[in-house]
Amino acid sequence: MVRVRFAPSPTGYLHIGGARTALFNWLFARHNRGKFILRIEDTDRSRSTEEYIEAIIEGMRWLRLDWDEGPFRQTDRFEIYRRYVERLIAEGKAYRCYCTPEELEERRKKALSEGRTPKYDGRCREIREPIPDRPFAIRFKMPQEGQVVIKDMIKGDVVFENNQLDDLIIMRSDGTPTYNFVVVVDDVEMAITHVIRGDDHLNNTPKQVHIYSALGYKTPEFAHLPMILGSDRTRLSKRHGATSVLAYRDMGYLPDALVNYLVRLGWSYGDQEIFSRQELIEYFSFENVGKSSAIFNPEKLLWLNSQYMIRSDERELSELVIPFLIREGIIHEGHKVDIEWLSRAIRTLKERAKTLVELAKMLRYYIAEEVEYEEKARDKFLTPETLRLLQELRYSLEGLAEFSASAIEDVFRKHISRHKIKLGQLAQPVRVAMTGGTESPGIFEVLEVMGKEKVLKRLDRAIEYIKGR
RNA sequence: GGUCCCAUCGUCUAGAGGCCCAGGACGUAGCCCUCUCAAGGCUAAAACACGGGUUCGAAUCCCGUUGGGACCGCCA
Repeated sequence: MVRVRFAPSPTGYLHIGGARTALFNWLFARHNRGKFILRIEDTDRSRSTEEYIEAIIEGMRWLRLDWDEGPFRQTDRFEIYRRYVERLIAEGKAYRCYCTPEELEERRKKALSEGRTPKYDGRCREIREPIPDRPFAIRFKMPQEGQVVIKDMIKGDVVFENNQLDDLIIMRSDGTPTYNFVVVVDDVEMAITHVIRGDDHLNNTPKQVHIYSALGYKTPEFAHLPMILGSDRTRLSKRHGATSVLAYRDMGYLPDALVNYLVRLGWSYGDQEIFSRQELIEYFSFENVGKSSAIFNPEKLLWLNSQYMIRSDERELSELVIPFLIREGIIHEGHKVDIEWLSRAIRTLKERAKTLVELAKMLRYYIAEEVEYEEKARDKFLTPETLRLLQELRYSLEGLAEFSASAIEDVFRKHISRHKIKLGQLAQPVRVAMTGGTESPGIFEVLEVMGKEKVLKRLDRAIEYIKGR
């Protein structure tokens, strides 16, 4: 049974890189009908916050990456770690270190300034009896001879020389355990079979492998995912723009589009670009995961989002766009929305809007009482020459029994052939009258969606405007 | 600096020794469609980092060089 976990530390929001790690874990679990576990790595109490824990969970929910066990919190499990630490001490595999952080820092600086690699010298290894009344940390005795081979599902075999590894601190002087240790204990306790994480952890892996052996457990399989980089090829971070997953939600992206984008960063399936969740689960495999890092490209994400908008059901989009309509001030909180009508409006717009934010903005002219004319559009199209045209059209439309796009089109066609003009010469002024601007869906559908009453009202207003020019 | 990882169009990638004077997608440019804007269709420019091997044959295997990245905490 495959058991994997996503183990974020709540020292920030769920970001793009973390989300992709979570996603690959989730896909691997679902593909293999295994379990996906969520574990919060909050052993650093000074930097972890409740707010971040909430935000990470919210991000996971939004992306619909559901987990089967957890969220577990390491701060609830300190007793467990203490037991393992004591065992290692009793077995002589760990020892008390009385060096102070200040001393350590000083030695590190000295090593660096002399061009040496900083490494703990192991001086406290030899202390036999505990020194009373002196604070101490616990260090793990790292083997200093031989090598470790990490068999990685993505990178292949990676070899490390043991003499490069330090005796790392597994428990701080305040009694709290550290990352490289708790990770191993938890992965053992939670029976994790595959550790899938960013390749920034690859250098930690040999240390962890030695902890597994010291504890007497078999190592899990490893898969180290290549990093996601910003446009300057450094690790993706705030200065590259939005990196929080929830920021993309707020910018009007669809979670499935983000998931699709993220999965294609490093994974491929022939030439296919767009995948349903079902396909993703079915096709996912580490065989098709690349080894090299990838640059986050917001333009491709935007394109994917527009593709997902086009393919989305209008009723679904209706529900999703409402918060954005409120945020744009187009409707008020608690406003009763006619979903049926909104869906029809969205049908005309969804292939034009790349995000829910854009969709909300485009809906303004359908929903608002009045439109505001864009200056250029108004000056160009609401001219005295069009006055008669608009007046005649207005009366023909008023007489229409069935206010449908095709009936409206018939009316337009009659008018343009009578006046021997091109459709654009009539459509553009009408478009400005209806939307205030020069860009919109097909004019007949716009009128149908808007409804006779609003159409007549807006034509009247345009006519009045021209008269008053 | 040390350790480790990586290297195909600007970007994401296909490529498992001959199917490749390298395919798809985003972006860019042009054309078509057209009531505007999109969407869609067609076309174009655009890459195997470099140098050595191995082989009848290398984008693919090996070595080196160069370049990029990550990590080197009583952070995770």
